[in-house]
Amino acid sequence: MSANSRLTVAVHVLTWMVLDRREGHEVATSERIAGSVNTNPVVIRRCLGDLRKAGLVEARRGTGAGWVVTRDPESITLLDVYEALDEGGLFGMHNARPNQSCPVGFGIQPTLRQVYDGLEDAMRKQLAGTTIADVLRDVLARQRE
Amino acid sequence: MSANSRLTVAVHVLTWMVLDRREGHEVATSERIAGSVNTNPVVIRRCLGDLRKAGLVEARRGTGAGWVVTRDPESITLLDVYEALDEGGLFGMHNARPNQSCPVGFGIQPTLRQVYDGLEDAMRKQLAGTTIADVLRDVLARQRE
DNA sequence: GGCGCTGTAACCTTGTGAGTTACACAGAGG
DNA sequence: CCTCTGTGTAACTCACAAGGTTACAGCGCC
Repeated sequence: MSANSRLTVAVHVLTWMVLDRREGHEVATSERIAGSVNTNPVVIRRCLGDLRKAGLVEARRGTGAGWVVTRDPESITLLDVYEALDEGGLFGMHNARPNQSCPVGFGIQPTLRQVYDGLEDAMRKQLAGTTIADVLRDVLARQRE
Repeated sequence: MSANSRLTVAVHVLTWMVLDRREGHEVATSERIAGSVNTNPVVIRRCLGDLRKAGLVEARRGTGAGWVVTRDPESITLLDVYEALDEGGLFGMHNARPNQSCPVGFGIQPTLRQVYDGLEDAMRKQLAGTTIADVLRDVLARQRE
């Protein structure tokens, strides 16, 4: 379970919902989504809960309940999705505080913080360049391969 | 244990070794390094083992044993360090294979693979822009703050 | 051979994601 | 007002990986 599949699942979910909507379904249920992702509906609901907090989807309750995407898929970037999940940063600092009486131990964390911030920035710019609509287009194009 | 501190530790180790060398010490022992990182010597040896496989450091044995950095710190980029650790990718795919009879389930993985490769690339370019010498310079500059 | 440190194996602990079960809650429709 | 469907969440288990620790064999200079 080393690598995080949460972004993968979230993008899968949104892409699926957009396609499902396009095929005429009013709402998507966590159970049907789970059928495509191949996992448990609760895992999907947890994911959708994060996306809802970020305003990307909405839940309807009562009869005919389910989920809808609230924004134009052209306007949802993978950065929006990434931020909705609030993952911890890519790289972490030391577990134990390094020796503060050693010059390196004292200065290394602020220095690396700066480096890691630059990395996150580069990654965000890259993520911002792809939208859910792009992903859906690409996914559908692969059907013919 | 969410975030990986392995890159942080590896950079700390190399930076410390360069400074230690500059202060006149022939070799560095895992125990002394562990004193700065504030962890167990075995953890440091494991880290140094990875760096050795990548040719960044060398171990000497017998009396006066220890470790030396084999390359000019100006020539060691953080990308070299990152690659020495061979981490898994930043984001993982689904744990269970998505439903292949669903268009999204079928096409999503190759699509995301391409997106994630782009991310890794951006991150690598960023990492390649900083050297151990840069880090040491920055670390020492922070002593006066 | 003694000594100091490397190089690893083996083990424990802990944090976390994923999967699962269970159930209270919402709300449309009869 | 009762039923039915699906949300929203808590609680639990399982698997895994990193970090920490102990232990010990190996190496090579003295």
